[in-house]
Amino acid sequence: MNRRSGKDSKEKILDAALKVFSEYGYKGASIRMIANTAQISIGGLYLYFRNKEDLYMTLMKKRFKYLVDMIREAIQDINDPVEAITTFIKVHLEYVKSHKELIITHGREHGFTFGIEMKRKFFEEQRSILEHIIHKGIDSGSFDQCNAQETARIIIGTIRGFFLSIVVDPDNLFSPEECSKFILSGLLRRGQKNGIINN
Amino acid sequence: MNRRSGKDSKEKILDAALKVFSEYGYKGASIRMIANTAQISIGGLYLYFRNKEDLYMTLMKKRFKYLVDMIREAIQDINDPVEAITTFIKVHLEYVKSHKELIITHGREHGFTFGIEMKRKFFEEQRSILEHIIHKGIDSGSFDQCNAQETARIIIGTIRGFFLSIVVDPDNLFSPEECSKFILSGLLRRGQKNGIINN
Amino acid sequence: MNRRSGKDSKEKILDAALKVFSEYGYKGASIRMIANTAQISIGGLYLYFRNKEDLYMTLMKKRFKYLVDMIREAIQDINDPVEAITTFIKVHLEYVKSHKELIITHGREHGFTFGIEMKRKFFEEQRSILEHIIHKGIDSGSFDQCNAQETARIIIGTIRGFFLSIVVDPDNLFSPEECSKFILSGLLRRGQKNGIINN
Amino acid sequence: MNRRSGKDSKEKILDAALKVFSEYGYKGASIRMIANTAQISIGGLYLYFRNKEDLYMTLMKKRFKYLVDMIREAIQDINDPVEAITTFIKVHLEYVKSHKELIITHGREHGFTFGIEMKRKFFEEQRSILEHIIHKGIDSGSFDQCNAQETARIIIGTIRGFFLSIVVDPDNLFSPEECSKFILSGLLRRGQKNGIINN
DNA sequence: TATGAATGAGGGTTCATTCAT
DNA sequence: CATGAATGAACCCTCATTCAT
Repeated sequence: MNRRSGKDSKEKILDAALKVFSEYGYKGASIRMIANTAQISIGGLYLYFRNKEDLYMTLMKKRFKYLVDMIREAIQDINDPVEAITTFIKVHLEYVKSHKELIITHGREHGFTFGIEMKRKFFEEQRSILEHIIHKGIDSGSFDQCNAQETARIIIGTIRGFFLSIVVDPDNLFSPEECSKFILSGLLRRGQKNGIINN
Repeated sequence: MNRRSGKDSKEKILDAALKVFSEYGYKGASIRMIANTAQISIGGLYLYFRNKEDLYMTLMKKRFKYLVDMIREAIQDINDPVEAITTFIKVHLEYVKSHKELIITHGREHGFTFGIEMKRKFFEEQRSILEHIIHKGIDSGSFDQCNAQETARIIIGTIRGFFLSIVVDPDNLFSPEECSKFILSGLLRRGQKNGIINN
Repeated sequence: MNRRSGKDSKEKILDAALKVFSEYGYKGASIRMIANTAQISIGGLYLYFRNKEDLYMTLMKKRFKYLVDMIREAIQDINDPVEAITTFIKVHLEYVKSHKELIITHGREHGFTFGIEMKRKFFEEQRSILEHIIHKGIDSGSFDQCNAQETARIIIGTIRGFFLSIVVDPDNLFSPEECSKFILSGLLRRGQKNGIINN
Repeated sequence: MNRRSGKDSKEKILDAALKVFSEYGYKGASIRMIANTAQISIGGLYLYFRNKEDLYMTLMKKRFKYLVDMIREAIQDINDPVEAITTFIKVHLEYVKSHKELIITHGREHGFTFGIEMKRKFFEEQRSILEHIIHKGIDSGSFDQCNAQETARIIIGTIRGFFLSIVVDPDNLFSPEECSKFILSGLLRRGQKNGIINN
């Protein structure tokens, strides 16, 4: 019997779950696989999670929270909105590069209703952070006047396109820098654009 | 016993498969569900497809071909590159709206190795069509000088972002028109886009 | 693949289920055991029964119906109420002797709520048959005036005692004849009793 | 850590086991439930009982002994055999009413071989007490001459019928008084029972 | 061609039991 | 004495696939 603290076991299981769910999707991943990967027994896994869905939800919540925290922390001391947006994008892209697919996994399966509330909350937070930056950019004169909400949606959509490209067609990825530039080109005031686009 | 010609049965099965796979994903869909939907026996289904994977692959191939054909047909008589791009985008978005997640389903599950060759072929074709338009746009002077390949990748990425947004967060979708405008704003020559990007 | 008609398989499974449930109780019996006993695969069993509970319920319904039918048939041409009661008791005791425990199994497990409706229906039918006989006996003057309902309950209770004794303590069984005599001694009019009790 | 003397813990576990086994049956009760109910850890429970079966057996032994002791105590000072029988029945019925189905649980499950020796011993004691009363009744002239052993079996059978009725069909119970009367009607001498049975 | 009964590996989950602490 | 994390066999059930008809 391999003794660990409860915290350690839970952590190990979540790590394993991340790996296995990422590789095989929700339905494709089996509890046995996750338990094996976590080097714990099947029964042991159920000490920490009520069932497969609970494990998955806990994992997603944790990943979402981690990403949101990372974003908040990364931009908290940045005053320049251009830099803030760039950072916002960079953190997302870096995150998705290291955890490839989990976010996307979450979109499909279960006929779309699985964990919808949690997702909604995450997206709202993500969008609200972004809108806040855009408003600041408009107020400070860095960005053109625009509908902040619609703009936030487009930016997030573009980031999602990068996500999906990584998952689906990683051989034909455009660079993160290009992605940032592309997004900023629609935001910056005419005067400022030259410096960014024509680097 | 409902006799049909071989062609009819195969067609019916593929239609059913499209419906069921779209709704439940690859793992979530069962052969029984598909057979029932197609009003054929389980054994009957296996007369036309070696196994589940074969059915899925055949379906995807067909759908990809359908989309590519639709695109080719839609733009074949269009000479204006701007209109061609707009159409290219519109066809994609319309397609994804009616078949929501097949594309994404295809990205996930099976550890990403499932049907990779077929996918690669589709993306290549998709990109080559787009690059062709862009080249024509540059040659005709409608578009700025740019790396057509990289640009095509970005555009497809943006379309993918729209795809993913539909699936994952349909309550916060930006409009297709905005999507087109957003994409075109990076392509059009200064004069044509109200000086938004003046590099 | 061992081909049988659907009817045969279902019958075979029910026979096996009777055996296994009787021997191990509801919880103690496993689907595997039943499938093995029925010489069918596990999946095969599920072609005929939605789940374990369905199998159990179907079995119980069938056994109850079988017993009620047997009783009705056995007494339908009997006009003498004394003989009818004796037959009623005899059929019950013979039934329980050949199918020992199923009836009792049904009493426990699941916190008492399992299949309660079906049981109630059976008991009601059983009691109503008995009350009918008693009424006829009173009307014809064979039995003493008595509360037919209460008397039916007592008689059924006594039969149940025999049931339980078979299951729980088969080494110390009283004879079925004694059981009949015991029951009848409370029903017969004084004048008739001597012949029965002092044989 | 709730320290208790060894005696206390064992007692508490047995109390919990009685409750849980009564409610869910042997298979339906889990060690965890019992441990929780007893407010002891699972490991703690295993300090006092080798395994589930041991716990169950110990419990049954205890309950059987408790019932036998109760009966002995209740009738020890009673000289009138009629009253003794009435008390014998009353104590049984009261006991079964508060511990509903433990007795029956014990009959079912494990293919009837579970704890057979213990059961035999209990039934023998139960019967011997009853036979003793009957013999005294016959000797004192209160009861008719009869086969005391067979009569004891029938009486116990009738009590069992009451037991089973409580468990299986509590809505249609005959009254305990009726039960006593019914049993006594077969025992009492002509003169005492209003001439109901005049053999 | 077409059927659908049959198979059995594998899915998620439970639970009696052990043992390091 | 006491704890509870850990184990793994066994549970019920599903489903891709086969094959006698």
